[in-house]
Order: sequence, then structure tokens, then C-alpha cells
Amino acid sequence: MRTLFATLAFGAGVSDIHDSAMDTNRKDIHNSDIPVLCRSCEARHKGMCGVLDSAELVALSRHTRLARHSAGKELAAEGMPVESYANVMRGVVKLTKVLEDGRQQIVGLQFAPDFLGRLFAPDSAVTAEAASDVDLCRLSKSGLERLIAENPKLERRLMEQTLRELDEAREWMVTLGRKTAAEKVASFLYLIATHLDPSADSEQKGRKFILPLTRGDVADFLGLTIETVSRQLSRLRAEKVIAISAVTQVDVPDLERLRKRCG
Amino acid sequence: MRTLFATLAFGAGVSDIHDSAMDTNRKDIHNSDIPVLCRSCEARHKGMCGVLDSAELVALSRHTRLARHSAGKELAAEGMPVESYANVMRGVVKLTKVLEDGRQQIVGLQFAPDFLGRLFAPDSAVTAEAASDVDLCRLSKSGLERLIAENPKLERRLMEQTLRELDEAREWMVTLGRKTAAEKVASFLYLIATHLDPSADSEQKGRKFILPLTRGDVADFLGLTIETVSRQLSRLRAEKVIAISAVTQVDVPDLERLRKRCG
DNA sequence: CGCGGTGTTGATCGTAATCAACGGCTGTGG
DNA sequence: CCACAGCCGTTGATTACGATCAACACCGCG
Repeated sequence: MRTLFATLAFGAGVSDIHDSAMDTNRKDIHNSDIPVLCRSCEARHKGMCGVLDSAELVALSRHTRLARHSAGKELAAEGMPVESYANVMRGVVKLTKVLEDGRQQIVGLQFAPDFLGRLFAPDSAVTAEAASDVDLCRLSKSGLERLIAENPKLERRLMEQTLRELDEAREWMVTLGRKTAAEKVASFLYLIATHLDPSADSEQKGRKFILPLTRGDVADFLGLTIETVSRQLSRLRAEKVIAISAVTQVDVPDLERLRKRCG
Repeated sequence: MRTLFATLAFGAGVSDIHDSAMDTNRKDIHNSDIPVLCRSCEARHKGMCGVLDSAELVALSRHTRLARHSAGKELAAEGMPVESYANVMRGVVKLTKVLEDGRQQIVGLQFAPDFLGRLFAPDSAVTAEAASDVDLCRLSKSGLERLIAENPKLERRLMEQTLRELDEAREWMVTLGRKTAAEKVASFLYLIATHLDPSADSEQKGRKFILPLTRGDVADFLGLTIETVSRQLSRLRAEKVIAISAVTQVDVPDLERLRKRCG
């Protein structure tokens, strides 16, 4: 009934993974046993796929396909049924909730290699939207649920990510409830600086990154207005805590100095 | 080495469960197989123990003991190792986080029959404190972790509670980030009215309850000051949305009318 | 060139924080 | 028994932080 995994992993009509990815992990042993799509994927190491052996990866890959979306694409809607799960391979996904009158709050940000989706619930409690251009590894709902039932280690790994997300949500509740606008913006920059660019995790002091969110997104994340976010960014720049070369290009020369602004 | 479970369930030095509890569940079949401490416990139905059969309950009860604490008692400290888990049997436990300068935020409230504790982490990310007088069913760390490893259904149940807590935390992030003081206080009262008193869940419109939190706690939960909470409560009372007979005694004549104030 | 979208900056306003006074309750000790 | 301290909660006066309203700069694009 099913053809070779590779055919499905690159499912018809979906743009192929870029060539450079093919070359990245040549050093891996038994690469030939690992589905092509998985070879460059962070989830295989730090994400949920890290608990799977190559045979299990192959089995899972029969239910996966690469999906690329550009910034702004709605991936799941609040209150709507979810037909598939996904792993974030590249980019940032924002999870939002809205009040009837349109006030919006970002309640979570998912980076590679985070798992995306609410297990064991008929429909999504949040709206998921691509904050930047993203690559997702889509997993069919039934396929993953079957695999979870068979593989306790996988369930455990997902439990651990869920607990981590809960910790992060609670950390953010402190920021939303008790910090000033200045501290909120500093906290946001610190979060991004420490979550993005996971390759360079040495003790290097300075970090440059491209903000994956617009000012409006940042405001929705922090419970502020666009104007206040802009003003606080200007203030941090004036005080040399950050440099802003282009609107989305932020440079943090001293991460520790930024952390001190987080309250 | 171990004596009968009943002896340990009522471990020496711990005050006994009150007599009335003994009579509550006479109608249960095979009550004689169920540990005495479990007979009146909500966790056995809606909580994590709902997935255990009576033999498993007995096995678990060898690692449990009833612990009573009065309001204000610190049950776990942020950043400190946790030596045991617990189920809330009665009362309310608040989970808090603090900033260096003392600003405090409540990041979660646990009601019966919630599970208490952070699995798979060496130490607690939050401070847990009895908000009201509470009864806990303490579970030894190693005992529960062994049981989880053996019982996939139990892990699943705990996963489901964790996911529910994550949903609740995200719901609360909207309240903290985007609601006005008036909406925050209304939302808090609505939360309490719908979470407390789980027995009377009929479509009755009116609800009376004793606030398990002080004004200071409410303020810490909502990211407000005591004064603002007090003013908003006075306003709701003046507008007949609630009645306050004593400081902790709240009466919500029309739950739907309260819900409309939540934004 | 004008246009829409995004971001910055300035002026003003309003909500909630802060500062302050006081009332009610409880427990303690003369 | 009353006096008083200490705590909690309410209410009033004032302040300040961030929202709102407004103008404009910048950029890509038809």
C-alpha cells in the first residue's frame, strides 16, 4: 500500500529540502539508514526524534512530509480540530489567543526542534502561525498517536517537552504580571538571544540575530503596544545595551548586561 | 519489612482523617480492598489514581501518607530539590515565583484532586504554599517514579494533567497581558467559582463560596496591587454582580453575568 | 510618483500604582 | 474587662507609566 519512505518523505507537490542540507551531516554513522529528511533535522538530536533508532525513524517517516510556509501563514486555528502534528525544523512559530474584541496575546513561541500540536485534545486551544518563514516536518495525527502508544520513550520525551513548555509559560507569567515595559522588552530580547542560534552556545559575549518577529508581534508577546515596544528598544539602543543596524537586525554586545535589565 | 498498608497510610505522627470521611463512600463496591485513605479521595475518581485498580492502589498506598497543613505553610521552595510529590485532597495550593527585588507572581493554583510536583526535574521551578488549610496525600519520589515506569496509563494521566495545566497557564497569560483590572478580577472570581465546589456542578445559576485567597494573593495572581483588587471588588459589589457578606464570603448570583465581565 | 505597510517619535490622556488614613477584627496582657 | 498592637481590608488623594492619538520617516512596489 505504501511506497518507499523516501518517496513519501518528499511527498509530491512539496518543495524539496535545499541541497546544502544533504551535505551537512556526512559524518553521521549509518546515514544511509536514516531517512533523507531527518539527516539535517535538529529534532533527531535534541527533539522528540532523539529517542528513536533508525528503524523507528524509518517507520515514522512513512507518516511525515516536509512542509514549507512563509511568514504569516496560519498553521492551526483556535478552537478548530487539528489534523496533524509537526516538528519545527527551521524558523519560529507563534501561538496566540484572542479575546472577542480582538485583543491578542502570544502565549508561546516554538523554535526548532520543538514539537507542535496539542496531544490528546480534539481541537487546538491556540492559533499557530508562522512568525518567520518555517519548515515543518508534518506528522499525521493517527501515525504519531500509534507510535506514542507503542513507544514509551517517545511519550516520555513529549512529556518532558510539555513540562518544559509549562515552566516557560510560568516564567513568562511573571514577566507579564510583574515586570515594567523596559524589563519586558529586555526579557524578550534575552529570550530570543538565548533561544535562537543554538549552534553558537559558547561563552561568547556578543550575539547578533535577526528578530523573527515584527514590532507588533513583540507587543502581543509582552502585553504592550507597538509604540511602547519601539520606545523601549530605542532607549536600550541609546544606552548602548543593544545595537540595531536594520529594523530586524539586533546586536547584543554584552548578554550579561542585557540580563541585568530583565528585573 | 513493611507492615500492613493501613498502618503506613496513617503513618505515625500524622493526624487521622476525620471520621465523616469513613462514611462517605459506603456505596462503593469492594471498598474493603481500597486503602482507607483513598476512600474519600477525589484523586481516585477524577485525579491520577483513577487509572489504578484496587491492587495498584494498595501498592501505591504503601508509599503514601496523609499530611495536613494550615494556610501559609511552604510546601516546596523555588530552586530547592523536591523529595516528594503529592495529591491535593482538600484546600488550595498556590504556586509562586518571585523576582530578586521581591515582586511576586502566582503562576498556578492547584485544587483537589490535582497532582502536585514537577516530574523529571531535580528541583522545583516554583514555590508551593498552602493558600488555605490543605490535606495532601504525599507520595514518595522514588515510589511514584517506579509506579510510573511500570504503568503507562498513569504516565498518560499525568501527561493529560500537565497539558491541562499548560492550557490554563496560557489562558492566564491572556488575562495577565491583555485584560483590564476590572476584567482580571472578574476572571479570577469566575475561575474560582468554576473550580471550587466541584460537587454542585448542575446548571444552578447562583454560587456561594469562601475565597481561599487573601486580597494580597489575588493581587499576586492578577499582577495587580491589593488596593486595585479591593476597589474592583467593591465596584462589582456596587453593581450587584457579586455580594460580599464577609471578607472571604462571596456570592455570585448570576455566573453568566460575571462571565460577561471577563472581557 | 503616490500608496500601503512598518516603524519611530511627540503630545496628551487615563488607568492602575503609590502614598496615606482609617475601620474592623483578633489576640495579648494589664 | 478594657487597652492596645498588629494585620487585613477599604477608601481617598496624588502620581506615574504606558495607552492612545497624531505626525512623519522609510522602504518596497505598482
